Order: sequence, then structure tokens, then C-alpha cells
Amino acid sequence: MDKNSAHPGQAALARKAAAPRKRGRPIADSPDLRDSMLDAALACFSRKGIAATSLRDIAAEASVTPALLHYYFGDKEQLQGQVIAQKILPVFTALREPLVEAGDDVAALIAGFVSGIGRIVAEHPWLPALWVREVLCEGGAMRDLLFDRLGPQLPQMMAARFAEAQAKGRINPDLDPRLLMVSLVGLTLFPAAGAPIWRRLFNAEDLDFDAVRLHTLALLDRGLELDREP
Amino acid sequence: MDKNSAHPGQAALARKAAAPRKRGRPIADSPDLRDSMLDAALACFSRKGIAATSLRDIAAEASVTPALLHYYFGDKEQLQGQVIAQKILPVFTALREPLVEAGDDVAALIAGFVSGIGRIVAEHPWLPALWVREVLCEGGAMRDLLFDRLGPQLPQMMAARFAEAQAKGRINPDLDPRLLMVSLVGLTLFPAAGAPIWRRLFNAEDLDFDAVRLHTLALLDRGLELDREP
DNA sequence: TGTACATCAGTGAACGCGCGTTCACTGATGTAC
DNA sequence: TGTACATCAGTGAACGCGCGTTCACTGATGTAC
Repeated sequence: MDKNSAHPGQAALARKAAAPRKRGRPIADSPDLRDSMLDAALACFSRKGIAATSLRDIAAEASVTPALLHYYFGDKEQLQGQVIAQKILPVFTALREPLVEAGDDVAALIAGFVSGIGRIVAEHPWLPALWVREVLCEGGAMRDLLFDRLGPQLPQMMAARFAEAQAKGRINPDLDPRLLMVSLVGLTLFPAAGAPIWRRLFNAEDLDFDAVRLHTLALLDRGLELDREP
Repeated sequence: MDKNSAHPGQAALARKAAAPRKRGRPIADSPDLRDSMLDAALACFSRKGIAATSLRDIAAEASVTPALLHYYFGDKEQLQGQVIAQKILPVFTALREPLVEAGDDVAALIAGFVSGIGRIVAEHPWLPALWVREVLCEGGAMRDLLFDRLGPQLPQMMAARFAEAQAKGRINPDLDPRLLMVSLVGLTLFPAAGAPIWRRLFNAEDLDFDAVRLHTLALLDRGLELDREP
């Protein structure tokens, strides 16, 4: 194995793209097999956490040998990178696009964020647990991703719009625009991640995604509405 | 090592309590050393997570040998149990007591919870990260603790008081009492756990514990107060 | 068309490493005389 | 008081195990003739 090709799989792919080979069995370049290994890795990662998942776990999930994983992806770190880039990142970026269209309509922005998180979680039930372990946990494997790729796009854009709306007197002046972004995540992604806990704690199987959405929007809209004359 | 004494340290302690020994060096029974090992374990647990912490890590942190940890605590599982019972549980139970006194004053209950979480986090900065990893994460080592010990006492008591107040028309009728408990945690413990993230994301070193508390109480009290005439 | 072979996708078995745990042993210390 | 010794707190070195990774090898397959 030479210095410029990290592993046989990559070397074979590079060869197919460039060199005019003459004889012999062609490279597999089987996207189905590669994709099924990525899916197996994602399943293991969201079930046990990235750090706690062994290559033997992933290999068993995908019904291949650990050596094949090394053959296709090089090492554990590069496999992680491929799962994140090809399977996880697209889900997060899909959240952003509908929100950009909200423009300076803060009510639409917030309702869109709450509904968007609900939609994403319904479509990808593995996401909240993975987000807790790999982004929220210190030392999580996806934390840098938040700062480098997701952070500047979504949270900072939304916080900036909140600040703008507040300057125009359209939002409760006692709130902090940055903390409002934190509160929004705490009222949407956190309850989704903690759902297995509070459903069991409160015997709350009756509360579906829509009930959570309505509760959250009511709290954001008017707050507790506590009776002030006892 | 016989069946009834899990390890030498426990055997020695049991012997001191019961048997009338005649000659020889007495058992150490040194609570300082034992406590310093528990503190070292807690430091490692909150820094790296319980599962990712090795006995060699804890031994190095406490400046002892791994064999001594086994001598005092038996095995890794029992050491975990001692750290949780003697170092972590007391911190959570200290949150409960002031809240019981609030009686049926829901405003005091909520303000007390928000302030109580702030106080606990200020006194024990290691707690939010540990809570995320060991309670919120699936497979976390302290999850059973929540269901068995903390859950019935704090969250269920508070949810019951919210339901009661709502029945009397003292709380926004569009909220769900159980989800309100979830929202409260999402607006307090979650922002504390995510503080390293949002402080760096928003360059928000200026937002201290008090600023977070005031923002949270303002959001809970009145919500966003969005201007409805555009 | 049929055959020999060059090529590489994929594998079985083993590597060194750090893990939790074990145990024969050391030496400090209180007791008995 | 001084001494011999019984006792146990604490240790160094090694155990088996699963980890990520490696590599010589196999055999299926397309190509050249």
C-alpha cells in the first residue's frame, strides 16, 4: 500500500477513473454494497454511539467481514466521516431550506422551525439520539461539524433575525435573541431526544408529534398565562 | 475470596464491624482515601463518560494503582454504584426539598425550579454534562436511577401540580401538564448542558447564569409576545 | 467460439494493544508478652 | 520498655479478552488471442 492511496478500495476507484487498464477482473465499484455498509454503520452509531461501535458490530449488521470495511473505507475514522457526510449532514441541511424562505416573518420562521424539527424526527427517528450523543455530549464526534458547517448557517441566521425583529419591537424585549435560539432547540430537539424517557415516566403514549407541536407553540406564543390574583 | 464478601476491602470492613480481632495490623478503613478515589472517579466520569472511563484513568487521577480500586470497591460496576449513590444522587435530591415547600403556588414552584437548577449547576459544574451522557443518552448508566428514584419524586410531583393548577384555570389551558415538565427541563438543564456550545457559537461569554434565568422566566411568563398586526 | 491468464474484490487468521481483573507477595503496624 | 510476630493495606506483574488493523491468499471474472 503506497502513501497516496489510503487503502485498496480507494486505490481501485482511483485507478478506474484514470488508468487505461488492459486485462483482468475490473474493480467492483458496487455502490449498493458500499451504501448498505454505510446504512449498517448509521444504525449501529445511533443505537450505541459512534465511539462504542466496533467495526465488528458494523460488519455483523451489514453481513460482511471487518476486513471488507477496511477494504472499502480505510479505517474507522474515514468510515465515520463518510457516514456523517453522506447520511447525516443531508438531513440537517434539509431543515434549513424551508426556513430561508420565511424572510423577516419571525412567526413563520419559528413555526417553521418547530414543524421542521417535528417532520425530520418523524422521518428519521434515529436522529435525536445521535444528536444528543455526538453533538451535545462533550467530546462528541459531530461537534466540530456544528461549529464548521451547521452553526453559521442555521442558528446564527435565526438568532440574527430574532435580534432584528426585537429591534423593531416585534418580540418580547426581555428575551435574548441568542438564548431564544437555545430555548427553541430546548423546546423541540431536546423533547424529541428525551421522548423515550418522558413517555415512560408519565405513561404518555397518548402524546403524539402533533400534541407536542401544539403544546410547544402555545407555550412560545403566550407562555404560562399564570393567574396573578390569587 | 468467599461468596459473601465481594472483595478484601469489604471483607475487612465487615470484620472490623463484627469480629473481635486479637493481634495484627488493623484494617485501614480510611474514609479520606476512599473518598478521594470516589472524587477521582466522578471527575473522570463527567469528563469522558462512565463507559469510556477505564479503571486505569481513575487510578491515575487518584494517584493509586488499579489494583487498589479493586481492593476497595470490588469491580467497576460497584465503583460506579458508589459514585452515583454517594456523590451524584445527593445533588439531585437537594433540588427537591425547597420545591416541596412551594405547596400549590405554581408560580413559586416554577421560579424555584428554574433558580434551583441554576444554583445546582453553579455549585456543581460537572453535573449537566454527566446528566446528558448518563440519563438522556440511551443506554446511559444513570437512566434507571431516574425511573426508580428521581422520577416519581420530582417530575411526577410537579406535573401533578401543573395539572391541578390547570384544572383550576390558573395555567394556559392549551399546555399539557406533563409536556410542561419536559419543557421546563428543556429550558433549564438543557441550556446548561449546551452552554459550551452556544457560548462558542454566539460568542456569548457575556451571558451569565442570571441573564439565562431572566430570559427563561420572561419566556415562560409571557412567551414571544409576537406583534400580530404586520 | 474456446481457452489461458491477468487482475482485483473479498477473506481468514493473526498482529499488538489496552481493557478489567486476579493473585502471590511485601512491608508497615498494632498486639502480646 | 523492648522484642517477636500476626495481620492486613496495598502492589507489581500477569491473565484472558475484544479491539482496530494487517496481509498473504483465494477464486470469480473480463480480456486477449
